[in-house]
Amino acid sequence: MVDFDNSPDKIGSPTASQIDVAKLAGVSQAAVSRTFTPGASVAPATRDKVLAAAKMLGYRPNAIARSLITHTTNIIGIVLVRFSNPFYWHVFKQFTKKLQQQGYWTLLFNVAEDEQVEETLLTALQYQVDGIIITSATLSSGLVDECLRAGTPVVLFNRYVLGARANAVCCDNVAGGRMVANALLASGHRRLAYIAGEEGSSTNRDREQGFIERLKEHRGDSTMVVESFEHREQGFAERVEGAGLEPPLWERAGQYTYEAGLAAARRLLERDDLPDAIFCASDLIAMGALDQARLMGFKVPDDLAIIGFDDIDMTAWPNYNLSTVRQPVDRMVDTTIATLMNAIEHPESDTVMKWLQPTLIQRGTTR
Amino acid sequence: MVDFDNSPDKIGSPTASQIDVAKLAGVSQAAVSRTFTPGASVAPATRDKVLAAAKMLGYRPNAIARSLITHTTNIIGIVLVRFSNPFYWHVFKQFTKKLQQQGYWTLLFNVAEDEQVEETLLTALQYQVDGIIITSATLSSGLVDECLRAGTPVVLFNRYVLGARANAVCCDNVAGGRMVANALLASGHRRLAYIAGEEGSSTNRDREQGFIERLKEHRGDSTMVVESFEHREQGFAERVEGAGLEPPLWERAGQYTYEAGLAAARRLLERDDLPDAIFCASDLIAMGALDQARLMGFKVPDDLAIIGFDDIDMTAWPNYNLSTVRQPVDRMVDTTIATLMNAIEHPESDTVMKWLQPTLIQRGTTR
DNA sequence: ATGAAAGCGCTAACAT
DNA sequence: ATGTTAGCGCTTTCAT
Repeated sequence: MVDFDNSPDKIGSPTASQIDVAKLAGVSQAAVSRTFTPGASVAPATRDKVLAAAKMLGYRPNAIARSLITHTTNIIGIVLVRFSNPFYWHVFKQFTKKLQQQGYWTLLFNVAEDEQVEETLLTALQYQVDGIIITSATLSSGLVDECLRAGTPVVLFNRYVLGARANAVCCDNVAGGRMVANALLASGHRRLAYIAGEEGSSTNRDREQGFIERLKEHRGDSTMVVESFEHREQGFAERVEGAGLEPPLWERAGQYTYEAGLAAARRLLERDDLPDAIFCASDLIAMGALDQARLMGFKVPDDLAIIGFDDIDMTAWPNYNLSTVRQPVDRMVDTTIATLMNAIEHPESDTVMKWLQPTLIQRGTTR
Repeated sequence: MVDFDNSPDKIGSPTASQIDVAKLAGVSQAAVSRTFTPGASVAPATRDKVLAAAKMLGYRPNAIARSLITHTTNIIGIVLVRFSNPFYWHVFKQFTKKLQQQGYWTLLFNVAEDEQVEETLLTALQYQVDGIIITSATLSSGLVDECLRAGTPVVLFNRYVLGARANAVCCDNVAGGRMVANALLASGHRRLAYIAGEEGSSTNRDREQGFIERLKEHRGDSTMVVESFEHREQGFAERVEGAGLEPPLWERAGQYTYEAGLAAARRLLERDDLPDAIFCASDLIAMGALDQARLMGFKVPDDLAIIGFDDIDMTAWPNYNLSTVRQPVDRMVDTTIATLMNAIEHPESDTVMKWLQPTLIQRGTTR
């Protein structure tokens, strides 16, 4: 039996190591290592010999072995939960693109249920990722501790855990909900409705809360109206015309999907006490609601205003031209990455939670 | 100065190793390894001691170190090129989901240009991924060789390289183009048009080729009509009514986007010699074309038929209800993974190229 | 069943 | 600038 390892066949065979290259080049293994380490000091002559030998053998550095010793992988784990929402398609694209620009690769964990987050996260830790970004899922404080202990920084994207030492970057969904309420009230709507997405999600909860809270203030039956200066300013003008505003109708989509929006809107629009404006927890739901309204013969925005949340690409399509609340995606992504990088470089730095302000985009489905 | 490594503070500190666990449990390091290796022989008593110690220290196996020695990472690299097309959102979701079910994680490489594929692929190889899936990009035969040499199997998704030893799983795009031609001809359209996507892409080229080839056969001015039995059968009937069929109009969208479809359709519909049917290289282009046609007052499908390609979710929305050609995504994904797994398990197996058949989906934009 | 020992491919002192 | 040496954390013989 021939020992191929030492035969000429070795050239071009799989997995040449630094030792093989060193032998062929007639240098030490360390010299090979230095040649492939940016900034290390190697004489040009040695360097050339090494590169020539490496090329002959088809040598490529083994990132795994390097990681074992440097304790850094240049890999960021991204946990994506139930990614049906096209909003996250764009988010994900941005994350991978910008991480790569900074020399990081993305190990993706596609999680179907919140319950799987724990197991998934532990796997990510085992792979020694340099950091973890979690979208659309919260963390138990036990898990947060586990990450802290492992020394792997985590940033939550569009979720937050109050009281835990978990970094978070979010759109200010409460503010977004308030904006919608303000806009609809300002254009004279009085019979409002809300279509909820996933009820457990904090995005849904916060959007709804901001919306309803602002309506309550408007009715003047809440003490919140004097809680802050800006609220008070608006409060005076609106309390006058606030009479007769009922609590909003409420309907459940259950998921952030077009189909769910279609169905929820139908239930809403078959009622006797019809709304004159609908705020939907996401754009996809809103597009379903819009199509349903048209199907049922409603004139939008004259009979019925519809407004979404996210500002995904499709909202600008002429057929929809949907009014919505724009999440500052690019800034959210940049901030998330910056927060993560900072936590990687300064492990002892404090927990950071940031809420970025959304923008109201008035298009053709509100007046 | 206190040596924290040997102090009680070690408990709960980052990165306990098997040695730490072994010391605490009073066993050998190998025993710890065995405890965490499924199927290894450990006495229940030892096992319990180890698990208790591991729990105290917060020990987690280091997947990187394990990979170094087992030569397998359980990671599949996915190269995604220009992923603007929502079709690939679904594809990607399916890939990650099904790979995870088989115990594999996904390392994502987001590539903007074909030119970056080489560099990216070499990076993937350095990370010792067990296999690579490449979507929407071809490989030079040099790159194919590089992968073969590294012993890392590669499967192309919806691309193929003839003559190279590269596995590929594709939708039969040529057949899809033919289906569209057949359907439009059968419903009496005679002034056809094609809107191209990315002209360099093989998907675009193949769809266009199948479409045009079939039209040529119909006109009876091609010898291809007698090349196969089925063509001949159809040929007789159609040659009779084939007279007067002009070569299709041609317009360029340039990208697989809605906006590009909108613009391309406008150019097409401002011509004097209007088409009565448009085949678009992708659904997103077709949706743009459809909206443009409506904007310009065309009745679809009466004045103008429109048909897309892919069958993305949105095509079924009532507002679009777009006729299209369905790529068998799930089967394509399954086949790709099966091909990859086979190549991983049997490194010497032959190169495989598979074309899966698409299905014509007639909805409301064709008659 | 368990421990001792070798080594995966590499980096990083430490000498020289 | 270069070689020597000692590991990184783990799996896997090989003894016992």
